[in-house]
Amino acid sequence: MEPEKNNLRYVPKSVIKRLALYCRILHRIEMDGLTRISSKILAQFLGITPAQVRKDLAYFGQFGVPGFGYNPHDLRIHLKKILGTDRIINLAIIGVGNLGKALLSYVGFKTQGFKFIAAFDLDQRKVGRKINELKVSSINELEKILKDSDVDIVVLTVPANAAQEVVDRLVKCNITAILNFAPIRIDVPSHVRIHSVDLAMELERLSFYLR
Amino acid sequence: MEPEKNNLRYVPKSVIKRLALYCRILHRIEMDGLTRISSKILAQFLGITPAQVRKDLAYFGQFGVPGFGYNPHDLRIHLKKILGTDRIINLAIIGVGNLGKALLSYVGFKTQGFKFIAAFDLDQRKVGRKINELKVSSINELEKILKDSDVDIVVLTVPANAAQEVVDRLVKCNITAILNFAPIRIDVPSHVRIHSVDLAMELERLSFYLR
DNA sequence: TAGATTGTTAATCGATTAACAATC
DNA sequence: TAGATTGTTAATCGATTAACAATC
Repeated sequence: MEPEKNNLRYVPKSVIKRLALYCRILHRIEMDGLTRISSKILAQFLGITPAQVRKDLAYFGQFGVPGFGYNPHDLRIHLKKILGTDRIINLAIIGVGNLGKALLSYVGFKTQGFKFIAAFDLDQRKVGRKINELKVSSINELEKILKDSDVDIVVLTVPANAAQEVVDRLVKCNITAILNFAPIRIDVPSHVRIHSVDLAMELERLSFYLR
Repeated sequence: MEPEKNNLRYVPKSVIKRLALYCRILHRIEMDGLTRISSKILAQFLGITPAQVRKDLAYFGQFGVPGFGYNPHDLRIHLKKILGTDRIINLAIIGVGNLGKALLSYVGFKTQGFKFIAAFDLDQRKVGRKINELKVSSINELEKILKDSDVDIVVLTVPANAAQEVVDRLVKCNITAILNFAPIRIDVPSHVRIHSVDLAMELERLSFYLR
């Protein structure tokens, strides 16, 4: 038996990663008008084994029909509920430099149900300017604004040397999920989730394989 | 004994990932003026075990002195050589939208030794414009320009529906390493490395942990 | 019913960690 | 020399895959 079956926090991280992938594929299958899909075909789309698809889903319940397969639409809805993306997720962004601005207008976030509701920067020249309908606030107002808002996830696009300090403030504001683009390891209490995307490091890893 | 010890391609991906991390930490340690570092301390910085640090390094040789530890500078130089980042790595970018522009001016790439030497876009209004000293070329000239250039890695920031087609062309141009930001699975021949950064998916995974 | 595919258990595989002889 | 820390082997842990009874 799986340990802690009913506690979603103990689902392996690799499974969560694939969950979002399943949603994508299922959406495409739905668009194609198909009304059934087997673990075998689903696995083919992802380049994994059918057993893994079924095992991943088993962490959360039984969604298929033996001898038949899965209903793409129903399964996707289930998975979205499990991921928590069956509603609009509110974002705040801190650091409105080039990357920050690009993310603020990234359509992929919007189509996946994410919405920026606050943006902050240290630079007073940027404060008050609007980017994609959203007014940039001063970082001085971070606590005041976050307190009254429903921010679910904070996107962090500040320079590396500012990141830890900002995160400490976010933690005090009861933010529990952070997507960090600063190329530095950040300490957070165990109840806070921080995922880091290190763009330069992705390139370094690719370099290794250049013949 | 490790299988294929002398063939770097068989080093686990997780080890390569940490290699770049080690470089970062070692650089900081060097800046702090330290001339020795143990696997224990190095591990602490990364939140892993000392055994893992030593095992990772063992894939590539012996870099330490028993009873003493490692020389931060020497180890970092070794690791950079292994990663292939001991020289300037040339990049091309395809798709000069918001994200593309942000990456073109991302200082993190420059400081880590990456250099954009070509940029392409489909939109004729963008062609000829300069971004960060670099002239945007028409995607029509992709083959012509890549043929005469020393591009090591291509950064792909085109819409999802254009990604596969562009990659097919890149493969024909003998590009073997791609960093893809389009949120779609892309097929490549086995000799081509493609790493995908799916920004929306990072947020979806975080959503899961929101209480 | 026969055929197909699920959900789940057991086997396998790979990666991490512990332990320790070698050695500076 | 005594103390410290490496490099490496063996043990452990966790995740993936194979197999198959259950069942539509």
